[in-house]
Amino acid sequence: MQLATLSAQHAPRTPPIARPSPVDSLGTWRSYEAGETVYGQEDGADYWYQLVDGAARKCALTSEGRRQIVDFLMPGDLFGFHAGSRHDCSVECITSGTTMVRFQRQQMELLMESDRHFARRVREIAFASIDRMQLRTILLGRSRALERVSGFLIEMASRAQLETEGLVGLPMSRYDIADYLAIAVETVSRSLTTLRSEQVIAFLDTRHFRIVNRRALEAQCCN
Amino acid sequence: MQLATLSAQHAPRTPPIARPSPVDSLGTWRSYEAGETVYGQEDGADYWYQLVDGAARKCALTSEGRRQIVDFLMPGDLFGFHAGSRHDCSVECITSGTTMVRFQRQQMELLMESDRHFARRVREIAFASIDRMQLRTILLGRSRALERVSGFLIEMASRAQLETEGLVGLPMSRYDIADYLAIAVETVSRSLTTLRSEQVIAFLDTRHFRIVNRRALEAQCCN
DNA sequence: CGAAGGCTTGATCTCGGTCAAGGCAGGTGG
DNA sequence: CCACCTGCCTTGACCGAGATCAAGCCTTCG
Repeated sequence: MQLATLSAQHAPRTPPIARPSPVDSLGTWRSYEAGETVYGQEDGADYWYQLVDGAARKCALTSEGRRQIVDFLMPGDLFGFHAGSRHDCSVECITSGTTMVRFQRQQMELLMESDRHFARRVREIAFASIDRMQLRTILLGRSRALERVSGFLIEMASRAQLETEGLVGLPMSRYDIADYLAIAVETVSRSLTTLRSEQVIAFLDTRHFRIVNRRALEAQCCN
Repeated sequence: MQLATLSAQHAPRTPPIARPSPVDSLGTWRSYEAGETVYGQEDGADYWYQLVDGAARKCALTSEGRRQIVDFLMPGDLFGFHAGSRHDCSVECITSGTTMVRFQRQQMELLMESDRHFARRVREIAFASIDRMQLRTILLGRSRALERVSGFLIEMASRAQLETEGLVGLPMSRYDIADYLAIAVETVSRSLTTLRSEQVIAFLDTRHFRIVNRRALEAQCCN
């Protein structure tokens, strides 16, 4: 299975790292257990990764143990690239069987120097990443918990590889969502309950929901 | 005055866009009044900009008039590049006499294709930008107002072109700071008062401060 | 001189954090 | 098979940090 092909299937979000180019042979595949660490907060940034299947969280730990989830990583997402030589976040897998391809940073840099199509691809990924981070900043800027949760659901719905009939999966726990939105778990739970009781969303089970009234949901997150 | 030279003087933050290369001749210089708009939220992303002197804010407006400041732009900062064809934020100048150089996106893209040193430069800028946005996300993840304000002051101190003896200028108003940190103006003011009365910082006037007790400030923002 | 914008402080109210408890599903061991 | 545990989720009660409302001061500008 080729990386480029695979990436093109999912992931409207981050474009595939490369077309059927030399890249495919450069990556090392690996599968992880739930909770397993891909790299730590202070590790050297010597590799790039692309998440192929499953889900992961990119998180930063503060000195007193609070955890901030900076990003959720979904199939097709490329991550691990930095300006500096060290990571500033750790990455942990959420679902068991999460699969990654790992690329050597040096090889990537060589390839970017020699192959300008590849270089452009990486550039586009980086720009797309910046755009997403800006949206994230705006989401975190919302003061009301309900707005954040609504925005989060919309984001998940747009990123999700659509399952049957608008059903969106939430691979992460409520605790993960809380640390992503920087609010308490209880507040996440309460907000979801509110949205459900107002017929804005419907749950199949705790980890699968459908948007019933998109207009109302967008009105909640108010942009 | 050459762009590269100028950029190298300030701005540890975003590296200069190019060495004394063809780029210098590609840019168009322009100066703005305070409050003047560089581009609007839905404008086409047809140009890149580098802020040469002054300060600006990149902001997003929500439907009910709330404003979220996504980033403050300082001398040396490059902005306006996107994956898509439209901006998602507007940029407004803060200080009168703010000066920008504007580059045509198409020309930049051509240049990146033909000049791989330039391409690498842009890549580094993009990666650095991502790193900064991640730090920003972590800052916005802080729950306490005092933590956010402390983190903001540290960020400003590290970005500031150092004036005499550790004096840091705040070109933006308290309202701007509030919208950047997503808290109320009154809270910003109160937090600053607290920090000042605890001898953590000292103000020369409302727009200039010095860090008196860096250790305490870092303890406040707790990371 | 007055008006306007920016900044600070006080008073009140509210949203969400925190603490506490209980339900539910899955896994393990007797 | 059941008992038990653990992790995850939800709900309730209470309290406090910060939003909101209100007022006053200062500087700047016409």
